[in-house]
Amino acid sequence: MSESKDTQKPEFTYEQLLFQLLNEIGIIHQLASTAVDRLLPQDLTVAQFTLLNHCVRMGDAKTPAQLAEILQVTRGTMTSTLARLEKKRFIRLAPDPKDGRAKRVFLTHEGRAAREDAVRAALPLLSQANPNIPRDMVTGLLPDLRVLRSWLDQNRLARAKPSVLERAVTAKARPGHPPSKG
Amino acid sequence: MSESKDTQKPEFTYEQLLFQLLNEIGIIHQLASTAVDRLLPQDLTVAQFTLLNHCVRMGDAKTPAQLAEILQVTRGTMTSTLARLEKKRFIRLAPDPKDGRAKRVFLTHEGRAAREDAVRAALPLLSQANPNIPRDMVTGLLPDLRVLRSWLDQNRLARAKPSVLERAVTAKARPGHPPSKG
DNA sequence: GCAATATAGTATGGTATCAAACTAAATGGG
DNA sequence: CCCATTTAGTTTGATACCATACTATATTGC
Repeated sequence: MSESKDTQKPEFTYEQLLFQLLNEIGIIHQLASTAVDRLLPQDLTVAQFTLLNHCVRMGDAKTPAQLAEILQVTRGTMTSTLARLEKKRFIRLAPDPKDGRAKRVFLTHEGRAAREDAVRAALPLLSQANPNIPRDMVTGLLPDLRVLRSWLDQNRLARAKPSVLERAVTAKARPGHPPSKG
Repeated sequence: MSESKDTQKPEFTYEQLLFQLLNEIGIIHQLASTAVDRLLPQDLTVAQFTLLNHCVRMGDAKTPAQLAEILQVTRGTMTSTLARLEKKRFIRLAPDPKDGRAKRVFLTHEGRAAREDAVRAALPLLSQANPNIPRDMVTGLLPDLRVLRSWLDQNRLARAKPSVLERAVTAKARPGHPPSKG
């Protein structure tokens, strides 16, 4: 069947291909977020815009912990981003009436306006991709990337919760890698 | 939200879809690099590994400027990464004999060894993806992502070389920090 | 009711990253 | 040959991000 076609003899292992994929994704992220950062109104970063955008589209009044979970950053990162947005008066942080530990994040009018400005500023770049990155390519990529994201999300190598037990284990079992194969 | 699941009906604009795509890519990058960071031997970050890996696979003796171009980071970032790798003795920086401004980056034996260790440490994660992220999915994604990367790379919004004209435009569009908040 | 544990959020320290400003060396037009 | 410009690399200051350690508030088990 296949000998003269030879478009892709398996010169790469599965792991090498996946590595290339993640590499490509990393560089795309790099280029895209730098480009968007340049377009955004000067006082808004991608991370900040992402948060405002989520609140506009999916509703506000969420807790920082929920937002961290949704946007896939740590709570420490979320604390920092929220503080910057609050300083600019783009959000408002209110205590949760039911839970004394928690806060709730609310958009301000300025926050909505800033998000609108940012959308207007960034849209031209996206539109500009149009002939070169056809719609079909985008819709073709999305489902598989969502599978990949989902897998990574669920296989987070479990450092999220280092239960006491595990903490004890890792604390002690740090003599380096097993020095020999066995 | 409209609930017709008609594939023909464009419930999303092209720009919205592309935005979703870039969003997905950003989160994948986030999850993957955090995961790899956790697996890597303690003294190596993803950025540092990426550089060592490039030198092993594509040859060393390049200048920092070339490496910055290849790995898609600024020269300032490259300066920082190289300094960290040099402090660990994983690379060696030598002056370029032909060009007094330039340096050349050379791998050390320790650098090669560290890269080998890192590959061994990270491979299991990649292998582990295998049933869920099938090889065909990976090979299917790669070409389109390369197109996307290439487009972003070529449409860098020209910040690399701020022509006098463009500089004037951006300068004018930036009256400074928000004037009202004292 | 209280102690153990879990959860919300913050603080700290470190790396990566960019933009912008800078130094030093090469190059090119008079 | 000299000065203007370009190019190589560094520095600085900012944001984003993570891991870890911490405080404060809930929740749970007894």
